[in-house]
Amino acid sequence: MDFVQVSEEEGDEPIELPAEEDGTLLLSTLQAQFPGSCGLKYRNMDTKAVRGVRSNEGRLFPPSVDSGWGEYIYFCVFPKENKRKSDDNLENSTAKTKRIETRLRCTDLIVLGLPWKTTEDSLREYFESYGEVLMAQIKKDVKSGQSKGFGFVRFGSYDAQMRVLSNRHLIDGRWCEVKVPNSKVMHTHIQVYYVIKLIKIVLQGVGHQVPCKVFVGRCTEDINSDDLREYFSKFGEVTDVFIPRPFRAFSFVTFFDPDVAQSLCGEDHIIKGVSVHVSNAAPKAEQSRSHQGQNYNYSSGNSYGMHSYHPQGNHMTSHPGRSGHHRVTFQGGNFLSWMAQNGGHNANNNVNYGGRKGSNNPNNSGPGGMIKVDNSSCNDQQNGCAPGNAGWSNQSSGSQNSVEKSNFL
DNA sequence: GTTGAGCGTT
Repeated sequence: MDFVQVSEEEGDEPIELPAEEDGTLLLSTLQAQFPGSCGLKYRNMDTKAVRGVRSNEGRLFPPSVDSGWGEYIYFCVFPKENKRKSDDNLENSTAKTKRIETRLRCTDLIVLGLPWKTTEDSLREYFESYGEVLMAQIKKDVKSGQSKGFGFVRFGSYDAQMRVLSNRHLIDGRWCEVKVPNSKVMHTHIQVYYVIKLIKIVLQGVGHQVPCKVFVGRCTEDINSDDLREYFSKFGEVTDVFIPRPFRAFSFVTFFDPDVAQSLCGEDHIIKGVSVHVSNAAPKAEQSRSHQGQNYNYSSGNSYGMHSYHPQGNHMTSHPGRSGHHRVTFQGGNFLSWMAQNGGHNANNNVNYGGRKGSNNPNNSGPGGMIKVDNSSCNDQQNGCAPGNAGWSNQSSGSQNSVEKSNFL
């Protein structure tokens, strides 16, 4: 058997990884020792340049057909983080995973304590001294049109946003407060990445595909289906747009590629000067609480039922099924509310998502790798992690949802 | 016509 010498970084002590019979090295073999890695490179002796190793469908190929991996010491390639050149280029980015992983960018900011007389124009005018203002809006009473005394503003650069957040603001004669809105706290958090992963685990676990449809909130009547289609087409092919009538301030956009849909979830987008919010097209927790099981119709035309309803709230549990596999149950059906209730953390460590460093578990890699759900420490009733509860209602398939090694993205 | 802590959408 051929071994390949690999170190995490150039100059580090290498370890030997076994190659396959055909001479290739499995990416999974590499990732077992170097969680989060996505490829290999090596220093070419002649040119002194670093060369990349060919990679295809989970296999890494030796540089030479004849001499195989040779005596080179290879070092790992990890996904680049925060590679985006500037916040302003966000909308042009086509790298889906980058969109998910890089969340250090502008969000809508709430402006509290505005004078009643302040208009969207004067609000914009005030904040333009800090930088480009992409959106400025005042929340008003729908009937009277009177300002509610607060609004939202969105900047074009993260610098401007930071300056605004660290200053006091005298707007139209009144001291106002500018903050990141409550509902944004979670969305600015990197763990949205893992929420998406969890959604995928569950959906894949029951044999259904990841939803292609997203919910678009905060729409105005001015935004029609053509506007939505045109705007969202830059992220991927839009297969359907649905705007409920009569007007209800939201709509649904369906993409051909579910990954595109998921990559947009949690984001704010400005369409015709209006900040809309994209989120998972899941029904609200209250509406999904049914012993009959709830049908979730996604673009695939498939639907699945969830029951195992617990009146205490929405919880996720993980517990053993037959043949030693683990099953993930989400009680109540709304992941985002569950994450919100848990403050974005998994209280029981029953879902492990270690980074690429400091993880000793070969089944447990960081972003871009695999995620392991384990019930070994899952016995905390208070946090909703109760072993031995009923699981999915997917009785016909009888399948266990093995999520020990689930690949994503 | 008033007011002064909050938090935009299923």
